[in-house]
Amino acid sequence: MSQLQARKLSSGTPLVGRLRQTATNADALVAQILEGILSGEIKSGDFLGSERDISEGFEVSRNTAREALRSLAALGAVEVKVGVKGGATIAAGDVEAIGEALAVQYCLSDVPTDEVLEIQSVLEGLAAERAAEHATPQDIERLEGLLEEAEELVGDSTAFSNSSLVFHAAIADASHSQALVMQLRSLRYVIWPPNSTKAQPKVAKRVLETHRALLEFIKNKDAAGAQEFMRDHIEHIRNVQRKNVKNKRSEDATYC
Amino acid sequence: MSQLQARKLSSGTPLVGRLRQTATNADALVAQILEGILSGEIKSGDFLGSERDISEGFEVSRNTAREALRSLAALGAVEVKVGVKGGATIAAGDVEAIGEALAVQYCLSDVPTDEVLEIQSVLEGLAAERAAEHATPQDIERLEGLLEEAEELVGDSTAFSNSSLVFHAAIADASHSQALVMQLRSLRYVIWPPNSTKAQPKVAKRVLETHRALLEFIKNKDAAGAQEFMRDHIEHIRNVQRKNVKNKRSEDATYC
DNA sequence: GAATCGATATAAATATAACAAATTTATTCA
DNA sequence: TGAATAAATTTGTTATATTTATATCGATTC
Repeated sequence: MSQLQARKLSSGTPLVGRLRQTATNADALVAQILEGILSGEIKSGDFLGSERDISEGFEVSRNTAREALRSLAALGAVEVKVGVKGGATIAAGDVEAIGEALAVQYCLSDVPTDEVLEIQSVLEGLAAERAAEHATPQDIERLEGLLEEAEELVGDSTAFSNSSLVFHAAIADASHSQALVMQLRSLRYVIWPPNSTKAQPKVAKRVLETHRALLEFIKNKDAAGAQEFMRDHIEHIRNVQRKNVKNKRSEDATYC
Repeated sequence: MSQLQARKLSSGTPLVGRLRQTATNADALVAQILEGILSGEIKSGDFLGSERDISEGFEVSRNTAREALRSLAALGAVEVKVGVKGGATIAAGDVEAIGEALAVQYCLSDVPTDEVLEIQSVLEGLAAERAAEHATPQDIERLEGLLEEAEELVGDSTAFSNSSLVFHAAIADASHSQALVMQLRSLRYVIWPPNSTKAQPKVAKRVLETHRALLEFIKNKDAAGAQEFMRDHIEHIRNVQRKNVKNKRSEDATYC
């Protein structure tokens, strides 16, 4: 299947599947393509055609087709190229892209940070466990490099915080589980929002020690130990966070 | 902040934050509003104005403003109403909405089902644990009702499969953790795609027994037991799935 | 006085047209 | 052969008009 089959959208011809009752033509088009992706009918790399092709195929204006494509692009479902041989193709999955979308939802939903940290705890624990089992020498090398780098940054709280973030992400990478990387990526923005307050040097030193100990577990291939240690690490963060919320001060964050 | 502050987008006036170098005006507008949401500057319920307001405020055409709004709507960030007092408002977070977006990414990324089931295992385990601790009498009642309902459906594999899906979701609900509900919702489509093959009656009966036992743990407020039992439940599914993949047959699924 | 019906204004949804900008392909000339 | 150029295609953007959906206000009716 390399060319999307068009179906008339007007009221006369009922949609075959009609799973969703959409208000607008553009939404119907989006729903139809998403359905195709979720059912496996449409795969990454399939060419949808140019805006004109789509608008003619579905018998809508180019404007409506454009809006549908923008919606799909926002979801990371299609990629659009301009020029000759341009047009819309079904995108390859982007593990990074979806994180922001989920982060927005978390922001708007007022999900308690405590709940997120609880999930973070089990998922990062799993990541540490798998990292201990599957980390390659290159992974270890990278993690060691990040710790050395972090050592230099103890004074610069912003830089240290970012570095810690990368360290945690690197452990997820070392687990060699795409699903874990994706899931943790989606939580990242919630815990470490761009403008959160940063750790003080004293705290930074303790965090650095913790990360060092964690890496030792992974180097020793002690999966159970790595998991437990990581969980404790996150639970500690969670407790501090809880205390901060209780005292109604959001400064003095000890993330990472 | 109830009215979005417009910033000129043309090349002459640089964006203040300019975190993202966006190709199109519509993307710039989207990025700016998302940034506002992530930074807490814009909150749920804030009114962005009508399409015309936005197009004039940002000095773009109404069409471009529309495209930006459609992108934001696709992410579940805004809601658009027509008519008098219509226009775009920042949406309340929708725990349901984001699931599909993540599911699409999982589909397009070819993330191994085994990896997803591993995550499912720890998250559903956590959900069962929290459900055992926090389930209300109403939650229990609902779960019991679902099991009774499922009993009638052992013969109808499709209906039974759907019912099982709802049972698992209901346990997540009973955990009273929005974050868990959201995260599990995002995995749902991956494990139970709409057109997956369904459990045979014999398997369905065994699944039903398992669910009954699980509910007992929850009713007895045995958190640790519920967690372990749920993990085993998912791990069992995972093993069957693994065996099926090995034998290259995707029918005979024993999900739920 | 309250409820219903209708006119009106607002705003999105859609369609069409036109032009600009980008990008690939084909052509031409050195 | 190879580089510059022209042409064709397709998105990006704007403009305008028409249709449809919704709320508000007022008049009519019970």
